[in-house]
Parts: sequence; structure tokens; C-alpha cells
Amino acid sequence: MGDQRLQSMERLRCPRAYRRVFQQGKKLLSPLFVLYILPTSQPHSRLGLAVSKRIGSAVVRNRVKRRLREVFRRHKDLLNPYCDVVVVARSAAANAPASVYTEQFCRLLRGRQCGKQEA
RNA sequence: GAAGGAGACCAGAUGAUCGCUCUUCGCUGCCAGGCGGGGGGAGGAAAGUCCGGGCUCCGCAGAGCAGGGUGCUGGAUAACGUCCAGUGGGGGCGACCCUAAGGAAAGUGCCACAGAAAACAAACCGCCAGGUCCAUGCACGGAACGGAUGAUCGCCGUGCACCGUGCCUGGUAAGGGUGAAACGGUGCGGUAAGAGCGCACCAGUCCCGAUGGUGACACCGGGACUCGGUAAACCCCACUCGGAGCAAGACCAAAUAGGGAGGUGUUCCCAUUUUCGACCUGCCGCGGAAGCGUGGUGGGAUGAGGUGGGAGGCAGGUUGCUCGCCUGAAGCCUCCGGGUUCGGUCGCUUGAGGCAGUCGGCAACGCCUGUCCCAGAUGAAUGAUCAUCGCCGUUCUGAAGUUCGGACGGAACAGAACCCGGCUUACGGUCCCCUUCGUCC
RNA sequence: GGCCCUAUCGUCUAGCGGUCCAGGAUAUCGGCCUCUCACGCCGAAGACACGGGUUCGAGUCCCGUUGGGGCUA
Repeated sequence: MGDQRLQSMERLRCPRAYRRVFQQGKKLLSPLFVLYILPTSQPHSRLGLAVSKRIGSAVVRNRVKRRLREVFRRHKDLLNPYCDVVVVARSAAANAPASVYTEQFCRLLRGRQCGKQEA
């Protein structure tokens, strides 16, 4: 098991980085969220979050962001070459329990690995 | 037990593992930073942004008009549209609750439908008196007319009386199905009919005086009266209001780019000047016969410049308008490193602060003493998982007659963004007190 | 975060506190016309965001919620 911390340098912080990932990254879909993923030259992976006001109130939005951050923290070693990831929450994420987050996140990343090996 | 009313309080707890953020200490590292230990880490509403302040900036914030806000009294407060205590009014059987509650006798406007009439009070119907017209009765008189004739009667004229109807004049405001609201209400007297016209009781308005209260006001006595409502319609009166907002504002580094600050500067007028130019003139020197020329010096008036003052114009700012005030300009001079974007730092949490206590005050609150430091993120921290305990609900079986045990489920509203004081809205529960009703003792 | 505006049938909109009070257009439905559809004609149903207050009476005036929309780096 690798490093499970999540420091501030491991987060996307400026609009330019977000725009780069949205335009050039690969798009992966799940019922709870949309994943944009783009390989990076940084020595670590970076996470960005996008939770719109349509998801719910400020309490709901904060909870969704915390859960997504927690999932990324625990499973970021699945990103084998370091990548920038932007997670856009969908409206179903408001009422889902935390275990579903982990299961879907891992399935998306593993499916990507398989597709890469086949290619 | 049911239905309510008022107030206070809490916002599950503990532990383990993995994390986030701030701070502090130690070690390490040239620096950036890294490692380890300690401490802190969402709310009663953090929300809505409806008020009020602090703080910061703005060409100082001035006057008048306009505009906004507030509106019983006294107090609290940094301030408030907030709070406390009271007064008046309204609601409720009651505990208690609500109350933008100044002025309608300063003026203007409005009051649909219905109704005689919607605001100065009058017009209409009705009632009463008088006059007049017509009809009737009685009395007197007349003889033209009618019934075959006479009497009688009918007929005609005059006078009187009274009923009815219409008209005119006058008196009335008691009554008039309406309406949210109709010029006090009831009774007696009074009158041609009536009327506060008079009297008694009641209701209300205004004024004066006495008492109590700081005051709103209460209560008592006297006098004048009987007067619509609406100001969350315009308005009047009193008080009050500069604007923008931490994305305010200050600073640093890099890139790009060539800027910023101060002064002068436009038109006119006045004063002053050891400035300058040309003009007029007096005196002196030189030249000339003379007009005159030339040099020096004094005076006058004028123009340009400098300095000081005043007035005006252009563009803009000052919430709107007028005044006032302020700023700016093409160019020139002087001085300086500054401006914009992105990033970072500060602002940034020690404050009208919390807690405890004494004292003053009915209270809101204030004074004093002691003690504590209690979130500061910025693509935006305060979380995830597990265990135990505690609370509530459902169900099960066993003991048992309302407790224990097992299983399952639930735990509201909601997330700081400069900071406070309020208001409003959302919402789970606990405790205490009070009211009404029912039942039992 | 801060500062503002606004709300009327499904949609776009009128509306001077009162019998024009909820009007108009379009969409919907039914009928007529046509061989049928369209156009046209006739008719119907359909709204004052919510809760209080002022007033005799609120869509309108005042207060508070809720929902939309805009500006600002």
C-alpha cells in the first residue's frame, strides 16, 4: 500500500488546469459521476472536483466532495502513470452510500487499464 | 387525559485506525521543505440579506428644494425599524397574544353597487299650516234652461263648512325597504307638525381646573357642544439619512508595457512690478540754417510677460435639481519609480469577546473584580470506517405484567468566508411553570 | 461572497382600490364548413406564487416568505 495522504499539491487549483483536463482528457461515465482523466508530467496524480448547485444544498455538496476526496485518497495508486483526474458529480450521488462510490470508482479505473492492455 | 399558553436548555457521547487545516515546540536541511510531539477546528439559526453599527476607501460630506426611512410614553444601547417597562385599542372563556398607535377642528382627493341623500348640508317622498281649483252639503237670492203644466226638484250666482285631489307658498328633519358607514340613543314633556326645543339617564368630542404619574395617560368637577370614514391616498408635523463595500483597501515578486505624481496651462477684469518692446512728450549733449536726426535721462499712456486677486466658460464628480465646492485638459517644466493582469502576503480574527461573581436597576442593561484565548479555509479544511454505550420506534420469543434480552430501522433543519447587535424563516428533542375542559379520589 | 429586479390561464401579456374584474392573443377541446386536412366561423374549459395586515372592500397598498432572472472577479 502506498501513500494514503492527500496534500494540497495533489489537487488541481487553477482554472487553466481544469480546462486542459476537460478538453484533452478521456471521459469515463458511471451513474454517480463523470471522470475526466489525462496523463500528466507531474511526479504525482492530481484531483479536481466539480459539484454543481443542482446536486443539492451546501451540506449535500460538501458531503459529496468529502467522499470523492476520500475515495481518491485511498485508491490513487490505481493510477499507474500519474494522471490528472476531474470528477464531476451527477445528481444521483447525493443519496448514494459511501461504499457505492468506492466500488464505481475502482471499476472505472480497472476497466480503463483493461482497455489499455487490449489496445 | 385532551386542547392550548409562556419561558429556559441541548444539538448524542467515548475510543481506535487512516486523513485535512491552522498554530506552537524540537530535530534536520543551503533554500524550498521534511520528520516527530503538543494544542485548536461550524451554528442556533453559520441561512435569507430585512434593518443597524464597527472597519476601509472615495474630489470632505456644505446650504436650499426634492427624495427615502421612522412615528403612543419613558428607558437601554455604539446604533437600530431591535430590546425592556408601561399607556391606550383589539382578540381569546382563560393562561396569554397582537398592535406602522402623531395629525381628519391646515388643505386636496376618494367613498363602487344600493339608497331620497355619501358630506357645506341641502334637494325628493312624507307630515303640518295657509292660499287656489274641482266636487259635496247647508243657507240666501235668481229666474234664462230641463222634465206635458204648477209646486217641489234639478239649474245658475254668492257666502260658509268640510272631505278628496292637483298646484303654489311656508314650516319641519320624527320617518323613508338601502348600505361598511346616514348629522347622538331611550323615555317624558312640548308643538299645527316637528326638532337637544326643554328635562332625566346613557354615549361621545373639545376646552378649563384639581389630584396621581418623569410621561403617554387615568380619575374627578365644571363649561361648550353632538362634529362620518380613509393619511400601509396625496399631504402636514417631529426626528433622522453622504456614497460604496473585505471581490473594501494596502503591499511584494515575475512577465508585458511605457507610465505615474506635482506645477503650469483656456477667456475676461482689477491691482502691483528694479522685466521687455514700440509710441507720445519735457530736459540735456552732439550734428544741421531749419523741419529734424541721434544718444542719455525723467514722465505719460499702451501691449506682452511675471506675481496676487476676482469673474466666467468646457468636460466630469458631489444619489436628482439649483448654488457652492472639487478635479481634469493640447503642450511645457520638475520629481519619482509607479500603473494593469495573474499569483502571493497583509487585512484576518483580542472583540461593543466569552465564563463566574459582587453591586445598581422591576427589566432591557450597566459598573467593577477575577479568569480564559475559543475556527480562519480560498477549486475552498472540520471527514471516512469500525467498536461500545446512551435515546426513540417496530417486531419476536422467553421470564413476567411493564421491566429485561435479541433482530431491524431511525436521529431533524442545516456548513463559517471581514466582524458584531437584532429581525425573519427552517427544524428535532428535553425540562419547568401556567390556563381551560373532562374523569376519578 | 456582495448588490439589484421580478412574479397574472400551458405560453406571451393587459389591468385607475369597487359589476369590464379577472380582459386579449396563441395553444387545447367540442361543433360547423370540406370528399379529407389546413385556413376560416361559433362555443367551452383554463390564472392573480404563498402567508399575514391596512381598508367597508385588495390582483392592485404595506410587511414577511418562496421561486425565477440580472450585474459584479
